[in-house]
This record gives sequence, structure tokens and C-alpha cells, in this order.
Amino acid sequence: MTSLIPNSTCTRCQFSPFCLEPEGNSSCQHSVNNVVKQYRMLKRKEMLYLPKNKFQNFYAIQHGAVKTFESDASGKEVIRGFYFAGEILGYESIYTGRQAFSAIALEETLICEIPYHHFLELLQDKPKLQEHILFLISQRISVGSYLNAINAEQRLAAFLLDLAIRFNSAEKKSGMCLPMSRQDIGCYLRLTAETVSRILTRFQKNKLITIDHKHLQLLQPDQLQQIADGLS
Amino acid sequence: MTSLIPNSTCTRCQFSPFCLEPEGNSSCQHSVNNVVKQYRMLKRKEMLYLPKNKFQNFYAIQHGAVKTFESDASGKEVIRGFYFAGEILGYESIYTGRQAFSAIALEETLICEIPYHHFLELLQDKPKLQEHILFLISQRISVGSYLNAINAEQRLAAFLLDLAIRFNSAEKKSGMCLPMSRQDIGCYLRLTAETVSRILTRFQKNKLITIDHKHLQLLQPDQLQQIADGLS
DNA sequence: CGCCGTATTGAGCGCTCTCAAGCTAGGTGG
DNA sequence: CCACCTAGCTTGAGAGCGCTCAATACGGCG
Repeated sequence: MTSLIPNSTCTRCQFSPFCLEPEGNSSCQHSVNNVVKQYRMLKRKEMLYLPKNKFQNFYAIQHGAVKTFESDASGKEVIRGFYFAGEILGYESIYTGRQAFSAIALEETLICEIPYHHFLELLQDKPKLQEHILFLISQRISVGSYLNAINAEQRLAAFLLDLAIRFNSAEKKSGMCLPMSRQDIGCYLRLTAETVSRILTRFQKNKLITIDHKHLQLLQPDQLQQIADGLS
Repeated sequence: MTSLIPNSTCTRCQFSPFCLEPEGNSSCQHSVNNVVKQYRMLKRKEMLYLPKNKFQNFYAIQHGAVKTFESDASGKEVIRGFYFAGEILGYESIYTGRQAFSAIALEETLICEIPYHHFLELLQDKPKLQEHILFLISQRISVGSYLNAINAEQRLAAFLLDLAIRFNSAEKKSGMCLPMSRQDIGCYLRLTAETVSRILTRFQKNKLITIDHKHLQLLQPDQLQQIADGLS
């Protein structure tokens, strides 16, 4: 079992209560709870896992980005989620015991691998942590609730706002670098890449954002929120 | 704290591991774990809780049906979920500590009220139950994944199949009685009531189902599955 | 019986998709 | 350094699905 070396990402990782001592100083000794079995560095487009694989690990993203997807019966790719630094993959696979989807790195990505059985043992030892995992999975249920919005502008505006929240604040000011393609965004939002492109262009014309290939900056988040809420 | 009187629904309730003894006989003594604080009988259209209410309880449905919904910024009702006998409400509210939505009975409904803090205490006492709650919440994440399907027929076919699975098997053979309106189905599936009605009529013409007001029977579930999968 | 909420059915329109044609950026090789 | 290539992105034109609006039918209940 690899010792965890806490770093700047760890402090904003959803799993930090499981890895780090509550009183841990930021000069970062090894973690007390060795829940991380190993690290994995993934190159762009490298698979993290395949569907039907046995579910054995949670994966925490240290840096980088991952998408999960499946192919529907007619072969079309459906994106189920994007995951960024500090976020956890795996919750949705607990109940089947199998990976529900495929997961692939969108850019160079460092992953902490956390065996589920280690994790359960930790919960047994420290029942106080139970509440935290229930908190996290509860949160996961609401991810992407904006996908239900009726029209394309609403969904895309909500998606951009969601990204801004999930990226770290430094990136928010100067602009974010989207790790996924227009196609990916479209698959996630049930739109075509063309529609995504058209609406991004429209948002830019209306001075709501600047978009230059993968570089995105939100100029008027409040206005985007209005659109997301269906108020304009 | 009201003693739980296990009945036929309890055995197929998602929370039975928390209420009933593993070795419990079916002649049904009182439960050993008194997690149920009280029962509540709701009339049709009676509210179970309001949004922003403090999250304090899980609710298990003994019989009946409940819908959760919210009103978007422009005032339109958005249905977030339907819940039937044996299912649990509340998972999505753990992380905010507030009810995310409104919940209302669709028909006469009997509810078991399970205080969250009692529930957590039980988990501390019996850590083996941890795995079960993780299992259940994990399952909850995938509910309604068919909402992402592109077209109306796919979503509605998937919805009907989902209902058939969640209704008990006796009802499946003879047909199910839909507790919700066309409008509700539409709100849930991002369709208008008119579109729901038209497609149900089309399914009936094609001998996939019989539909007579609230009485629904699936004649060709396999064919519906094909439609849900986008294969026809 | 009459009322009212719900469901059905029809006609026309608009949003988003499809298909197709450029365009851009980045990489490769001469 | 530039010509070429490719993948991804943008932009346009036309088509179709599902929405809107409206009229009608149905059923439960007083």
C-alpha cells in the first residue's frame, strides 16, 4: 500500500476526511489512514476502466479530467459525467458491483486508487466518517440536475456555470481550459456539437462569455444564470 | 417511538434490513430496531413536506405513491421523481440538510417516518448495515437514467418499463393503475401531456400496450425495450 | 343533470437535428 | 520554412419532432 503524500489538491478533495488527519498540518506528513492503494498516471485518451469490470475501487482525481460514457444499443456514445480534480468516481457502481460505464482521461490525469473494501474497513473503525460518505453520495444524486432543462440554451448555460463552480477559483478569473470537445459537451447535454458551437457563438456575441477554442471565460455569470433558469 | 408492525410491504421495503431482524419470522413480531418513529397516512394531494424544510427524516412508503417536484424560476412545475411502495425518500437531501423538493401524495398513502439521527445511531451500533445504505444510495444515483434518451418514444417506453419493474408482480400481469396524470408523466419526461397522450395511443395502436385512462398493461415489453434502446 | 378537471385529437410553427461545406490549429515531413 | 494532412470547430440550409394553441370528449362528483 502506497503512502499518501498530501498535496494542494488533497485539501480540496472530497475524500480528504478519509485520507487526512483532522488535525493534520499543511506541511503534510503521511496520511494516517492508508486508504489509497496506489497512484495511476493516465495519458490523454487512456482508459481508467471498462464497463462490466468488477467494481473494486473508488478513484479520486488529483489533477486532470475524466469522462464516463457508455454506448447505447444503437452504438451512439452517451456521456454520463465529467470528473475534475478533487472529485470521486465510483459511487454509481456500488450497487451492481460492476462498473456501469467506461471511464477515460480527457487530458493527462493523476488518479488515487482507493479499494472499496479498505474504505469499508475504515468506516467500521471510524463510524464518524459514515456521515461524510452519506453526504458525498447524497450530493452525487443531484449532479447534473440541469440536464432536465427543456431547451438547449438553458442546459448549456447551466453546464458552463456548473463547470465554473467545479474548477478552482484561480482558473475562474482568468478563464478555464475546457478539457472536453464540443462533441463531448453535446453528448452530455443531449445536443449535437453543431448546436453547442452555435450557442457558444451566440453567448459570445451577447458578451456573456468569451470562447476561443478550449479557452472559456464567463463574463456575465448572473445573466447566464437567468438563462439557465429559463428567465430570458 | 411507535413500534413497527411488519406487514407484507415490509418484506419488500428497501429499508427492511434496518427495521427487521435478519432471522425475523414472517409471523412478524415487533421489529428489533425501532427506527420508525411514526406512521403517517396521507390523503390524495396531501403534502408530505415542503422545500427548504429541514431534512430530518427518511420516509418509507408502505403503500401508495408520492411525487417530488419543484417549480422552476419561471413557475413551471418540474417533477423530480415518483416513489412507490417499498421505496425511500430523502437521500438527495442529506447533503444540504434541507428538503430539495416538495413531496405530495398521488393517492392515499401510508408513510413510515424514520428520523435520520436514529438511523445514524443504528449504523453506529451495527456497522454491517453501512454497506446496505451505501448500496441503496448508489442505486438511487441511477434512477431515471433513461431521462437522457433523445426522443419522446424512447423516454416514454423506458418509463413504462421502469414502472413495471417497480410495481409488484401481481399488478404487472393484470395491469397497473397509474397514480399520476399525463401531465405529471410529461413533466417528468420533459414532454407535454399532449405528446404523452399521443404516444400512448400510438403504442396501443401498435399493440405494445393497452391503456385505458389510468389502467395500463404492457403487452410486449421486449418490443418496448427495443424502442427504449433506440432500436426502432 | 351539469360542472370541472383530465385526456384526446388536430393544425401549424419553431427549435434542434441532419447533412454538407468551409475553416482553423496543430502536427508531420520534405 | 512551408506544404500538406487531419481532427475538431464553425457556419449554413433544409427537414422533422415535439410544442403551442385550440376544440372536443370523457368521467367523477356534487
